[in-house]
Amino acid sequence: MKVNIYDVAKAANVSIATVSKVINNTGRIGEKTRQKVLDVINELEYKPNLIASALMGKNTCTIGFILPDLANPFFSVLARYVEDVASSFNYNVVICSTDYSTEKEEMYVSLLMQKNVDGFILASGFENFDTIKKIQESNIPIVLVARNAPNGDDLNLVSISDYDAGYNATTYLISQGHQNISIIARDIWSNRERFRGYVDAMKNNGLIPMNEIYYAKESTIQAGYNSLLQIMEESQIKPTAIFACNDLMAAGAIKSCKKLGLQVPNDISIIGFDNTIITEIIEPPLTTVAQPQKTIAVEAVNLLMNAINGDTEGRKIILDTEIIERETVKKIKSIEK
Amino acid sequence: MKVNIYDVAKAANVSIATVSKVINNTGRIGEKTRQKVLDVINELEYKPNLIASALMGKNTCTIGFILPDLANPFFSVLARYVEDVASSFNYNVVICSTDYSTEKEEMYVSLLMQKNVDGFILASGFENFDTIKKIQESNIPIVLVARNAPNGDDLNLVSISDYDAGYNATTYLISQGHQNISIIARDIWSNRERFRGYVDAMKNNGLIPMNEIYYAKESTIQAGYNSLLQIMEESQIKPTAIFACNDLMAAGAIKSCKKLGLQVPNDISIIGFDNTIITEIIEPPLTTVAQPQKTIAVEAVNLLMNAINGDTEGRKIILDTEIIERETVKKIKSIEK
DNA sequence: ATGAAATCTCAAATCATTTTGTCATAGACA
DNA sequence: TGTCTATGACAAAATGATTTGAGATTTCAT
Repeated sequence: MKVNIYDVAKAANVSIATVSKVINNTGRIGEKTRQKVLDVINELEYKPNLIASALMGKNTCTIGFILPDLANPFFSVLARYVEDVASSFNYNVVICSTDYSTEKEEMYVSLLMQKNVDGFILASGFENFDTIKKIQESNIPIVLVARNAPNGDDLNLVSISDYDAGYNATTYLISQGHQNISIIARDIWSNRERFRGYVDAMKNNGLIPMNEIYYAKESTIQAGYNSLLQIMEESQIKPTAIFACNDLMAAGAIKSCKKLGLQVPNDISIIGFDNTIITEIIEPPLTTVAQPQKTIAVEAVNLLMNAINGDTEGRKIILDTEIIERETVKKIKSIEK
Repeated sequence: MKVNIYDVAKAANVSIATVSKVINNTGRIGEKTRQKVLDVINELEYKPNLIASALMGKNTCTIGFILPDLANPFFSVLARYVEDVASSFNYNVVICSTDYSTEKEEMYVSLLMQKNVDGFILASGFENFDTIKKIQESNIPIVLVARNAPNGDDLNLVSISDYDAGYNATTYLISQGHQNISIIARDIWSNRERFRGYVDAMKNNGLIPMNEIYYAKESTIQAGYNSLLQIMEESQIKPTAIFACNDLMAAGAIKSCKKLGLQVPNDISIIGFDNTIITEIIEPPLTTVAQPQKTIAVEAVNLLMNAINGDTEGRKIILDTEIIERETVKKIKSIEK
């Protein structure tokens, strides 16, 4: 049925070793045999079986991309970029959504390791570091994305500084005259860091952080909606500005503002995070903290390819974020000290 | 380094054949040896190399999902569902975005075939049917999604009836009193069908289709934006309603309405397609034609799994769409006949 | 105790490739 | 003409699993 290297060898009157060599451009091959083999390959439309080739220790030309949720616009466009860059290296990417579940992380990693993927891009939480360790022990290259390395490990990493981004977003709100600022965050690494930045920015400006709670249970519109409701209910002093740790939650917050009869940005300002497509669609257009998604993808895949090709040095690339001013944050005069 | 079946066999004092049997639960194995082998497997943390196993003709437990654009919310959530269902069968999915390019389609399919994927879910255009034929010739199962089969082929298929959906959407607008209805579509299969439905619905109601042009060059917000501008510029009689063939384009159309000073739905009504997250976020909330994404994913993967397990019959599953009424379509009294 | 039958285990072949060390051929030179 | 050296091609081993037919062991009845 399917033509294999033996068929080619037979048709070209050479041995399979010779065929293998012309395919891989290795060793010494006479020009005439080389040409003959190539002709036969074309004629028979021979395509090497990559499974067999992988079994011999060659690359599978497949990487695993483990992320929290492909349905989240931030990750889906990131995935698209990753896919494009990987494809330019002739690589495929298998995408796995974990919902931040450590069990799923473990299970997907384990399965992909059995399938001999050449490397991993990890954008999920991986609070259980054992899973990462297991990959490292097998000497499979890793690039961490949108997450920081816990220790001074030799891990590759491409990320923003979530702490700085949180600090800057908060400082920005303060610079617009806001003093009562609340945060909608979730108990995951990136949000914790942004939260830290928020707290420090508040304190450094002589303000007290309004909450210390991770209101959001998920990174969804619904979670943002609920969180804002809860904040408004629980707070003695009502916030004039909300820092939502992603655009989805910001959208939810805006929704519940509407429900509460609060006008954005006149009654309450909101800043999001990620600069997803949502920001352009929502009304009013959402001010947000932009991550350089394309650059993240490019750097991550490049790092991974280098690692796959033997570069063992762990590199950390920290990229800058940028506040994109749209229409959900209003400059106010502070009313009370 | 890595422990293989020989290591297990040696440690358990049995042959590799025995080990293989206990792993796969085939043949007859004595309970005592069986237990001993299992113990050793646990102790050594042995995981079978799926590459080797695939080389022997076993499944790779990987499917290829070829779609137009992972960054498009419709496809990213579809992909997420597909991934989840596939994962419940212990399958991974490698996702490939084609941008409707037949070259990319061909290239991805070819590459994945070399990697022995067990099956394909095809949601891209595949205007060049040769690519699909090539897969069929290799007896690799296929499920077509969001696309119809051209001939009475024995292909598996899960889809909506785009013609009916287009017909119904248009009829709905007409039922709301609209007579001057324009369509924003793109020259791809699904949109052509919806366009056909639009044309027939207009004619059957004694109305004349306002345009016969595929205004949109892409399925993006920008394309929707441009299309509406163009429609308004070119039309003698201005439409009171727009049927946009996806939510993204509908969002773009709404955007340009705002720019033109047109109020939605008071000055102009808009209906979208897909019922993506966009519909909830945009202001006003978008009336749209909903596709049962989750069901599509479930049925598609199930069909594929059946096919992988030997069911050769080509089944066609056509699912119903539903018009979700939100706030972008206004009931009007027809002013002129 | 012996034979047949049932149960279990194993050696060897197979899958499609890569790779290494060996061998054959051709050309160059004496 | 005979020897030496490149050059290029090949045979065989290896990768890590599955599978089959044959052989070994146990069980049971006679």
